[in-house]
Amino acid sequence: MSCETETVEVLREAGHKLTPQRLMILSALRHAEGHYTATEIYDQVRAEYPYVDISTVYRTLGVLKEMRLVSETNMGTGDTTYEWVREHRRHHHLICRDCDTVASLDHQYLEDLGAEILAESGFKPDIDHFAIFGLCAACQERSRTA
Amino acid sequence: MSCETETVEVLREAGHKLTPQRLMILSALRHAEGHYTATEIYDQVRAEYPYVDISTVYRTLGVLKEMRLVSETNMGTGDTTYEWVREHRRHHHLICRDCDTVASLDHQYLEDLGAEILAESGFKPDIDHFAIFGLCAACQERSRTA
DNA sequence: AATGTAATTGCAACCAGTTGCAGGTAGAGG
DNA sequence: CCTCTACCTGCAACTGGTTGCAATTACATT
Repeated sequence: MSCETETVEVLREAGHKLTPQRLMILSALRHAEGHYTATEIYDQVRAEYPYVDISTVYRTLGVLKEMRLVSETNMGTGDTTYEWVREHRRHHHLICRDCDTVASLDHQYLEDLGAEILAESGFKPDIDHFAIFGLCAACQERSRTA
Repeated sequence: MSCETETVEVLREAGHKLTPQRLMILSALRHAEGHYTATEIYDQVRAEYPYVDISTVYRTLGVLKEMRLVSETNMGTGDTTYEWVREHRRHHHLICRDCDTVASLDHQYLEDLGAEILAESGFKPDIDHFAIFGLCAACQERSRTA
Protein backbone atom coordinates (compact mmCIF):
# COMPACT_ATOMS: atom_id res chain seq x y z
CA MET A 1 0.00 0.00 0.00
CA SER A 2 3.07 2.20 0.55
CA CYS A 3 2.93 4.09 -2.73
CA GLU A 4 -0.87 4.37 -2.75
CA THR A 5 -1.15 6.88 0.08
CA GLU A 6 -1.92 9.77 -2.20
CA THR A 7 -4.68 7.98 -4.07
CA VAL A 8 -6.14 6.69 -0.83
CA GLU A 9 -6.35 10.23 0.46
CA VAL A 10 -8.09 11.42 -2.69
CA LEU A 11 -10.70 8.71 -2.35
CA ARG A 12 -11.27 9.31 1.33
CA GLU A 13 -11.73 13.01 0.76
CA ALA A 14 -14.39 12.28 -1.80
CA GLY A 15 -16.24 10.36 0.89
CA HIS A 16 -15.35 6.83 -0.17
CA LYS A 17 -14.46 4.09 2.29
CA LEU A 18 -11.23 2.20 1.86
CA THR A 19 -12.10 -1.46 2.15
CA PRO A 20 -9.55 -4.26 1.66
CA GLN A 21 -11.31 -5.19 -1.59
CA ARG A 22 -10.90 -1.70 -2.94
CA LEU A 23 -7.28 -1.52 -1.88
CA MET A 24 -6.55 -4.78 -3.68
CA ILE A 25 -8.27 -3.65 -6.85
CA LEU A 26 -6.52 -0.30 -6.67
CA SER A 27 -3.15 -1.89 -6.24
CA ALA A 28 -3.72 -4.34 -9.09
CA LEU A 29 -4.56 -1.48 -11.43
CA ARG A 30 -1.78 0.82 -10.32
CA HIS A 31 0.98 -1.72 -10.69
CA ALA A 32 -0.18 -2.97 -14.05
CA GLU A 33 0.82 -1.61 -17.40
CA GLY A 34 -1.73 -1.40 -20.16
CA HIS A 35 -5.42 -2.31 -20.39
CA TYR A 36 -7.20 -4.99 -18.45
CA THR A 37 -10.69 -6.40 -18.51
CA ALA A 38 -12.77 -6.54 -15.35
CA THR A 39 -12.33 -10.32 -15.29
CA GLU A 40 -8.55 -10.06 -15.49
CA ILE A 41 -8.54 -7.70 -12.53
CA TYR A 42 -10.95 -9.98 -10.70
CA ASP A 43 -8.66 -12.98 -11.25
CA GLN A 44 -5.59 -11.13 -10.16
CA VAL A 45 -7.19 -9.89 -6.97
CA ARG A 46 -8.62 -13.30 -6.14
CA ALA A 47 -5.17 -14.87 -6.39
CA GLU A 48 -4.24 -13.14 -3.14
CA TYR A 49 -7.61 -12.42 -1.60
CA PRO A 50 -10.10 -15.07 -2.60
CA TYR A 51 -13.32 -13.60 -1.30
CA VAL A 52 -14.13 -10.85 -3.72
CA ASP A 53 -17.16 -10.73 -5.90
CA ILE A 54 -17.09 -9.69 -9.54
CA SER A 55 -19.80 -7.13 -8.83
CA THR A 56 -17.51 -5.47 -6.30
CA VAL A 57 -14.86 -5.21 -9.02
CA TYR A 58 -17.32 -3.54 -11.36
CA ARG A 59 -18.59 -1.21 -8.67
CA THR A 60 -15.07 -0.21 -7.69
CA LEU A 61 -14.12 0.39 -11.31
CA GLY A 62 -17.24 2.55 -11.47
CA VAL A 63 -16.14 4.84 -8.65
CA LEU A 64 -12.58 5.03 -9.98
CA LYS A 65 -13.92 5.90 -13.40
CA GLU A 66 -16.18 8.57 -11.94
CA MET A 67 -13.15 10.10 -10.24
CA ARG A 68 -11.24 9.78 -13.49
CA LEU A 69 -8.51 7.69 -11.96
CA VAL A 70 -9.14 4.93 -14.45
CA SER A 71 -10.30 5.07 -18.05
CA GLU A 72 -12.85 2.71 -19.54
CA THR A 73 -12.54 1.82 -23.20
CA ASN A 74 -14.40 -0.43 -25.55
CA MET A 75 -11.78 -1.81 -27.89
CA GLY A 76 -14.33 -3.61 -30.03
CA THR A 77 -13.31 -7.04 -28.76
CA GLY A 78 -16.48 -7.72 -26.86
CA ASP A 79 -15.38 -6.66 -23.45
CA THR A 80 -14.47 -3.36 -21.96
CA THR A 81 -10.95 -2.61 -20.78
CA TYR A 82 -9.78 -0.46 -17.89
CA GLU A 83 -6.51 1.32 -17.38
CA TRP A 84 -5.00 3.46 -14.66
CA VAL A 85 -4.79 7.01 -16.01
CA ARG A 86 -1.24 8.35 -16.09
CA GLU A 87 -1.03 11.97 -17.18
CA HIS A 88 2.22 11.50 -19.05
CA ARG A 89 1.04 8.43 -20.89
CA ARG A 90 -2.19 9.55 -22.48
CA HIS A 91 -2.82 7.71 -25.69
CA HIS A 92 -5.67 6.68 -27.94
CA HIS A 93 -6.31 3.93 -30.42
CA LEU A 94 -7.15 3.65 -34.09
CA ILE A 95 -8.81 0.29 -34.64
CA CYS A 96 -9.35 -1.10 -38.12
CA ARG A 97 -12.83 -2.52 -38.53
CA ASP A 98 -11.65 -4.93 -41.24
CA CYS A 99 -8.41 -6.42 -39.99
CA ASP A 100 -8.65 -5.41 -36.31
CA THR A 101 -5.19 -3.90 -36.30
CA VAL A 102 -4.70 -1.40 -33.48
CA ALA A 103 -2.53 1.68 -33.91
CA SER A 104 -1.81 4.44 -31.44
CA LEU A 105 -2.86 8.02 -31.81
CA ASP A 106 -1.03 10.88 -30.20
CA HIS A 107 -2.93 12.59 -27.43
CA GLN A 108 -2.42 16.02 -28.96
CA TYR A 109 -5.13 15.62 -31.62
CA LEU A 110 -7.77 14.99 -29.03
CA GLU A 111 -6.38 17.45 -26.54
CA ASP A 112 -6.94 20.13 -29.18
CA LEU A 113 -10.45 18.93 -29.92
CA GLY A 114 -11.24 18.98 -26.21
CA ALA A 115 -9.93 22.52 -25.81
CA GLU A 116 -11.98 23.69 -28.78
CA ILE A 117 -15.17 22.17 -27.42
CA LEU A 118 -14.57 23.67 -23.99
CA ALA A 119 -13.89 27.11 -25.44
CA GLU A 120 -17.00 27.16 -27.61
CA SER A 121 -19.59 25.39 -25.51
CA GLY A 122 -18.35 25.34 -21.91
CA PHE A 123 -18.61 21.55 -21.86
CA LYS A 124 -15.43 19.94 -20.55
CA PRO A 125 -14.90 16.58 -22.24
CA ASP A 126 -13.16 13.67 -20.49
CA ILE A 127 -10.55 12.86 -23.04
CA ASP A 128 -8.71 10.07 -21.35
CA HIS A 129 -8.65 7.13 -23.66
CA PHE A 130 -10.48 6.98 -26.95
CA ALA A 131 -10.94 4.09 -29.34
CA ILE A 132 -11.64 5.31 -32.85
CA PHE A 133 -12.81 2.78 -35.40
CA GLY A 134 -12.23 3.03 -39.14
CA LEU A 135 -10.20 1.58 -42.01
CA CYS A 136 -6.42 1.31 -41.94
CA ALA A 137 -4.43 2.31 -45.03
CA ALA A 138 -3.92 -1.30 -46.12
CA CYS A 139 -7.62 -2.19 -45.92
CA GLN A 140 -8.60 0.97 -47.81
CA GLU A 141 -6.22 -0.11 -50.55
CA ARG A 142 -7.57 -3.65 -50.56
CA SER A 143 -11.19 -2.51 -50.87
CA ARG A 144 -10.22 -0.12 -53.65
CA THR A 145 -8.70 -2.87 -55.78
CA ALA A 146 -11.39 -5.46 -55.05
CA MET B 1 -40.01 -1.48 -50.06
CA SER B 2 -40.50 1.13 -52.75
CA CYS B 3 -38.02 3.71 -51.52
CA GLU B 4 -35.50 1.13 -50.37
CA THR B 5 -34.40 0.01 -53.82
CA GLU B 6 -31.09 1.80 -53.67
CA THR B 7 -30.10 0.41 -50.29
CA VAL B 8 -31.21 -3.05 -51.31
CA GLU B 9 -28.93 -2.87 -54.32
CA VAL B 10 -25.98 -1.78 -52.18
CA LEU B 11 -26.48 -4.73 -49.88
CA ARG B 12 -26.89 -7.23 -52.70
CA GLU B 13 -23.71 -6.01 -54.35
CA ALA B 14 -21.82 -6.55 -51.15
CA GLY B 15 -22.95 -10.18 -51.27
CA HIS B 16 -25.71 -10.01 -48.69
CA LYS B 17 -29.01 -11.78 -49.08
CA LEU B 18 -32.23 -9.84 -48.75
CA THR B 19 -34.45 -11.81 -46.43
CA PRO B 20 -37.86 -10.61 -45.27
CA GLN B 21 -36.43 -10.14 -41.77
CA ARG B 22 -33.74 -7.87 -43.07
CA LEU B 23 -36.13 -5.88 -45.19
CA MET B 24 -38.36 -5.29 -42.18
CA ILE B 25 -35.47 -4.19 -40.00
CA LEU B 26 -34.15 -1.97 -42.77
CA SER B 27 -37.49 -0.34 -43.27
CA ALA B 28 -38.01 0.23 -39.55
CA LEU B 29 -34.66 2.00 -39.32
CA ARG B 30 -35.03 4.04 -42.47
CA HIS B 31 -38.42 5.43 -41.63
CA ALA B 32 -37.52 6.29 -38.06
CA GLU B 33 -36.06 9.52 -36.83
CA GLY B 34 -33.46 9.47 -34.09
CA HIS B 35 -31.83 6.69 -32.12
CA TYR B 36 -33.33 3.34 -31.26
CA THR B 37 -32.22 0.44 -29.14
CA ALA B 38 -32.10 -3.06 -30.60
CA THR B 39 -35.12 -4.00 -28.50
CA GLU B 40 -37.17 -1.09 -29.84
CA ILE B 41 -36.40 -2.16 -33.38
CA TYR B 42 -37.20 -5.76 -32.47
CA ASP B 43 -40.58 -4.75 -31.04
CA GLN B 44 -41.46 -2.63 -34.02
CA VAL B 45 -40.61 -5.36 -36.50
CA ARG B 46 -42.49 -7.99 -34.52
CA ALA B 47 -45.63 -5.89 -34.58
CA GLU B 48 -45.98 -6.69 -38.28
CA TYR B 49 -43.91 -9.80 -38.67
CA PRO B 50 -44.02 -11.83 -35.47
CA TYR B 51 -41.42 -14.48 -36.19
CA VAL B 52 -38.15 -12.67 -35.87
CA ASP B 53 -35.52 -13.45 -33.31
CA ILE B 54 -33.65 -10.80 -31.36
CA SER B 55 -30.37 -12.35 -32.48
CA THR B 56 -31.35 -11.72 -36.08
CA VAL B 57 -31.91 -8.07 -35.22
CA TYR B 58 -28.45 -7.84 -33.70
CA ARG B 59 -26.86 -9.64 -36.62
CA THR B 60 -28.58 -7.41 -39.14
CA LEU B 61 -27.55 -4.30 -37.23
CA GLY B 62 -24.04 -5.75 -37.36
CA VAL B 63 -23.96 -5.97 -41.13
CA LEU B 64 -25.54 -2.54 -41.55
CA LYS B 65 -22.99 -1.11 -39.16
CA GLU B 66 -20.17 -2.76 -41.06
CA MET B 67 -21.46 -1.15 -44.24
CA ARG B 68 -21.78 2.12 -42.39
CA LEU B 69 -25.46 2.46 -43.16
CA VAL B 70 -26.24 2.66 -39.47
CA SER B 71 -24.27 4.09 -36.60
CA GLU B 72 -23.95 2.42 -33.22
CA THR B 73 -23.59 4.62 -30.17
CA ASN B 74 -23.30 4.01 -26.48
CA MET B 75 -25.11 6.90 -24.85
CA GLY B 76 -24.15 5.79 -21.37
CA THR B 77 -27.68 4.65 -20.51
CA GLY B 78 -26.86 0.97 -20.38
CA ASP B 79 -27.96 0.02 -23.84
CA THR B 80 -26.60 0.80 -27.24
CA THR B 81 -28.55 2.86 -29.75
CA TYR B 82 -28.67 2.60 -33.51
CA GLU B 83 -29.49 5.20 -36.10
CA TRP B 84 -29.73 5.29 -39.86
CA VAL B 85 -26.85 7.41 -41.13
CA ARG B 86 -28.01 10.46 -43.08
CA GLU B 87 -25.16 12.45 -44.60
CA HIS B 88 -26.87 15.77 -44.08
CA ARG B 89 -27.75 15.07 -40.48
CA ARG B 90 -24.47 14.09 -38.92
CA HIS B 91 -24.35 15.03 -35.30
CA HIS B 92 -22.63 14.02 -32.08
CA HIS B 93 -23.41 14.21 -28.41
CA LEU B 94 -21.87 15.77 -25.34
CA ILE B 95 -23.11 13.84 -22.31
CA CYS B 96 -22.61 15.13 -18.79
CA ARG B 97 -21.39 12.39 -16.46
CA ASP B 98 -22.91 14.12 -13.43
CA CYS B 99 -26.37 15.24 -14.52
CA ASP B 100 -26.74 13.13 -17.69
CA THR B 101 -27.76 16.13 -19.77
CA VAL B 102 -27.21 15.54 -23.48
CA ALA B 103 -26.15 18.37 -25.80
CA SER B 104 -25.43 18.26 -29.51
CA LEU B 105 -22.07 18.86 -31.08
CA ASP B 106 -21.65 20.12 -34.60
CA HIS B 107 -20.19 17.59 -37.00
CA GLN B 108 -17.51 20.00 -38.17
CA TYR B 109 -15.27 19.56 -35.12
CA LEU B 110 -15.00 15.85 -35.69
CA GLU B 111 -14.89 16.14 -39.46
CA ASP B 112 -11.73 18.19 -39.02
CA LEU B 113 -10.24 15.72 -36.59
CA GLY B 114 -10.94 12.89 -39.02
CA ALA B 115 -9.32 14.73 -41.91
CA GLU B 116 -6.24 15.43 -39.82
CA ILE B 117 -5.87 11.81 -38.78
CA LEU B 118 -6.30 10.64 -42.36
CA ALA B 119 -3.72 13.10 -43.66
CA GLU B 120 -1.09 12.20 -41.12
CA SER B 121 -1.51 8.48 -40.63
CA GLY B 122 -3.49 7.15 -43.60
CA PHE B 123 -6.10 5.73 -41.21
CA LYS B 124 -9.62 6.69 -42.22
CA PRO B 125 -11.81 7.05 -39.13
CA ASP B 126 -15.53 6.31 -39.19
CA ILE B 127 -16.85 9.49 -37.75
CA ASP B 128 -20.54 8.88 -37.84
CA HIS B 129 -21.94 9.41 -34.41
CA PHE B 130 -19.83 10.04 -31.35
CA ALA B 131 -20.84 10.26 -27.72
CA ILE B 132 -18.38 12.29 -25.72
CA PHE B 133 -18.63 12.20 -21.95
CA GLY B 134 -17.54 14.98 -19.64
CA LEU B 135 -18.85 17.73 -17.39
CA CYS B 136 -21.33 20.33 -18.51
CA ALA B 137 -20.78 23.99 -17.60
CA ALA B 138 -23.34 23.88 -14.77
CA CYS B 139 -21.81 20.80 -13.14
CA GLN B 140 -18.31 22.26 -13.38
CA GLU B 141 -19.60 25.30 -11.57
CA ARG B 142 -21.32 23.22 -8.93
CA SER B 143 -18.20 21.14 -8.18
CA ARG B 144 -16.13 24.32 -8.00
CA THR B 145 -18.32 25.85 -5.30
CA ALA B 146 -18.79 22.64 -3.33
C1' DA C 1 -38.04 -24.13 -63.72
C1' DA C 2 -34.89 -27.19 -61.06
C1' DT C 3 -30.43 -27.48 -58.60
C1' DG C 4 -26.64 -26.43 -55.53
C1' DT C 5 -24.59 -23.94 -52.01
C1' DA C 6 -23.21 -20.39 -49.10
C1' DA C 7 -25.48 -17.14 -46.30
C1' DT C 8 -29.00 -16.65 -42.96
C1' DT C 9 -32.29 -17.94 -39.45
C1' DG C 10 -34.29 -19.49 -34.82
C1' DC C 11 -33.20 -21.65 -30.92
C1' DA C 12 -30.97 -22.38 -26.70
C1' DA C 13 -27.09 -21.92 -24.09
C1' DC C 14 -23.94 -18.77 -22.89
C1' DC C 15 -21.05 -14.46 -21.40
C1' DA C 16 -20.51 -9.56 -19.75
C1' DG C 17 -22.28 -6.45 -16.80
C1' DT C 18 -26.04 -4.58 -13.48
C1' DT C 19 -29.15 -4.40 -9.63
C1' DG C 20 -31.98 -5.22 -5.23
C1' DC C 21 -31.38 -6.72 -0.95
C1' DA C 22 -29.97 -8.24 3.67
C1' DG C 23 -26.06 -8.41 6.38
C1' DG C 24 -21.42 -6.45 7.43
C1' DT C 25 -17.80 -2.87 8.07
C1' DA C 26 -15.11 1.67 7.84
C1' DG C 27 -14.47 5.36 10.21
C1' DA C 28 -16.66 9.73 12.27
C1' DG C 29 -18.14 11.28 16.73
C1' DG C 30 -18.50 10.78 21.23
C1' DC D 1 -12.32 2.37 23.11
C1' DC D 2 -17.35 2.07 22.00
C1' DT D 3 -21.35 3.38 19.26
C1' DC D 4 -23.78 4.50 15.29
C1' DT D 5 -24.79 4.83 10.60
C1' DA D 6 -24.02 5.50 5.88
C1' DC D 7 -21.58 3.11 2.78
C1' DC D 8 -20.03 -1.23 1.01
C1' DT D 9 -20.09 -6.28 0.13
C1' DG D 10 -21.62 -10.92 -1.49
C1' DC D 11 -25.20 -13.19 -3.26
C1' DA D 12 -28.54 -14.35 -6.56
C1' DA D 13 -31.49 -12.98 -10.00
C1' DC D 14 -31.67 -10.42 -13.97
C1' DT D 15 -30.76 -7.72 -18.61
C1' DG D 16 -28.30 -6.83 -22.89
C1' DG D 17 -25.86 -8.96 -26.23
C1' DT D 18 -23.27 -13.07 -28.50
C1' DT D 19 -22.43 -17.63 -30.34
C1' DG D 20 -22.64 -22.67 -31.99
C1' DC D 21 -25.53 -25.45 -34.39
C1' DA D 22 -28.89 -27.72 -37.34
C1' DA D 23 -32.44 -26.47 -40.44
C1' DT D 24 -33.79 -23.24 -43.92
C1' DT D 25 -33.67 -20.04 -47.78
C1' DA D 26 -32.00 -16.46 -51.32
C1' DC D 27 -30.33 -16.46 -55.44
C1' DA D 28 -26.59 -17.70 -59.00
C1' DT D 29 -26.10 -21.25 -62.35
C1' DT D 30 -27.75 -24.28 -65.34
